Amino acid sequence: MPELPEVETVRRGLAAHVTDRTIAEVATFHPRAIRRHQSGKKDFVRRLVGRKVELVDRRGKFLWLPFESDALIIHLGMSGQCLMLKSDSPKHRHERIRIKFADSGDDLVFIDQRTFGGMQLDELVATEYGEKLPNSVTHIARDLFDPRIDLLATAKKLRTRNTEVKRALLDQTLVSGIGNIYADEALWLARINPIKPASSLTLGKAVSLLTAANEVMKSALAQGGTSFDSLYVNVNGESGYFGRDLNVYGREGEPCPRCARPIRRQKFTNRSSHLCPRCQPAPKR
DNA sequence: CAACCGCCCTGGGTGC
DNA sequence: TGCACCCAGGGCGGTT
Repeated sequence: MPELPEVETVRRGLAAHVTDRTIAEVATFHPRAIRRHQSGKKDFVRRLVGRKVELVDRRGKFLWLPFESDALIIHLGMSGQCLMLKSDSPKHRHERIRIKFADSGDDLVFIDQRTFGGMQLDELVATEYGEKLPNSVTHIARDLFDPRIDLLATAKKLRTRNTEVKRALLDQTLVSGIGNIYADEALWLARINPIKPASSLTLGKAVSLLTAANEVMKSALAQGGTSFDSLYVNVNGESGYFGRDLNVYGREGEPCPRCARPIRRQKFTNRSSHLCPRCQPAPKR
C-alpha cells in the first residue's frame, strides 16, 4: 500500500533510471490500467512514443513525467509497482504496461495485481508560484514533503472540518499523501483517537498531529518505505524496512510500545483503525 | 462546497 | 481438494 514515503521512493528510483531517455515503444496489457486516459489506448501509445523524459514529479501519491504541454501521470493505487526490468524479461503475470526506450536499456514495467492504479496522459496547467500540474491533479492538496505547504493553515483548515479527525487526515484535498498506515501511526504518536471530531482539536494539537505525520513519513522514507504485505517495492523490486518500526498498524493485540496495553483494531469506514485505547482515549459524546 | 456512500477489482487467506 | 466468502483500500462519481 504505497503512501507518500513509498511513492517518493519510487519517484527517486524512476528519476534515476528514466531521466533523459526517449520512449520508443509502449505496450498495454489491461484496459483498466489506462482507463483514466480519456482518448483511448491508441492515442495513449501514439502520444508517448518519441517523448524524452525530463524529470519525474510528484504530489501526494500522484507521480508524473512532465513534457512540454502534457504529462504522463502514474498512480500506483494500492498494489501498483514501477519496476525497471531487462528489455528481454518475460511478461509478469500482473504486468499492465511496458515502456521501452530508444537506448534499449531497462524497460519501465508497470505491474498491478488489483488494478486500482494506472497511467494517463493529461494537459499541464499553470498554478501558483509558476508551478505546472496535470489538470487531473490540481484538486490534490500539497503533501507534507512539499516545501511550500503551509502547516499552520492546513491545521486551521483541518479544524473546520465537521468530521472525524482520521477522515480529515485521509482527505487528499486537505493534505495529500497520507493513507491508512501513516494516519494510524500519526494519530498514535500524537495521542489522538481517530474518531475524535476534527473540530474538537486545539490548534496546537492539530499542528502536532501534522508534525507527527511528517516525522513518521520522513523516517519511513529514510528506510525506503514500509512494506506491510509485500505489494510495495521500489523500482529495483526491493521492499522497504520501515515495517518493523510501525507502532500500531497491523499490530492488533500486541502491547502498545508506550504503555503496554494491547493495541486494538476497530472498524473504520469499511477499513480498519489501529490504536492504543489508553494513549488514545475515545471521545465522550 | 462538504460529507457520505457505493463502487471499481484481484487474489491471498480462511473456513467448511 | 475445492468452493464460497472475506478482506485489503485510493479515488471518484453521484447524491444528499
